[in-house]
Amino acid sequence: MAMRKMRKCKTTNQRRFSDEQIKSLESMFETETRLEPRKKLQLARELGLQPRQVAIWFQNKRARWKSKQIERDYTILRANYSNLASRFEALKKEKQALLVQLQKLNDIIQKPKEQGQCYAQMKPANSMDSESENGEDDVKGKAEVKPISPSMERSEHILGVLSDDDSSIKAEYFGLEDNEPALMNFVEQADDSLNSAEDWGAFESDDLLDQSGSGYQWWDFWS
DNA sequence: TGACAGTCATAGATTACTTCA
DNA sequence: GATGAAGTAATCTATGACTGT
Repeated sequence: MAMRKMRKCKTTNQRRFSDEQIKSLESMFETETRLEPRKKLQLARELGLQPRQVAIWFQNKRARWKSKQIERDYTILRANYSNLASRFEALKKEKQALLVQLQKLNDIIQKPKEQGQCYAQMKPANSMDSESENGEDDVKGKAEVKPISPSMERSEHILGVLSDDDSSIKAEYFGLEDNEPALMNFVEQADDSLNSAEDWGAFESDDLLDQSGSGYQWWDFWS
């Protein structure tokens, strides 16, 4: 340790390089971060420094530049991450809203069906003049769902007058061929898939964060 | 032999606190 | 007692140099 201090004392009188020396070293570093031995000798001669001092200066410069670069990269990554996280939250909220709408539609589809079965037991099937007694439920059903798109307005129109005999209309609307179980399966599957935490997790990791196809991994950024 | 990571030693700048007129 | 200038110790930052790999 004492040796070390002695050696340092020798160079203490010119501890810091002059502005002119720094300027030259900096401009050289901008063009090339590693000096060839010949250039090192030449630069040292020009600046009145030992070649060893020039080498050490470049070494320190590289190391400190690198750590600053890492800090910059980290800042960028952090910003990207927070941007992604806020997009994720927004999508999550959108998904919840869609689920609520889906559930309401599902209820509306179920309701006329149950009522139709009830009528079948109590009245002849051709009875359409039941609005005075049961129209209220239909109106109620309508009022619960706010149309959010042309297609939903259409559903409101159709569902308001649906009965068990309206399968042709249903088929037209849903593009199905007289196949209610399939329709309900569709609705339930969609619901389940969106409600499942596992599936959502899969969506998160696979679709949002993984830029699949490119083969690029986030940690590649550092190399 | 040269590059690198890690570290030390020190100068200079900044900050916090104290003293005194 | 309140206030501003001067002094000083503590802390931080930048940088040249060294060591071990």
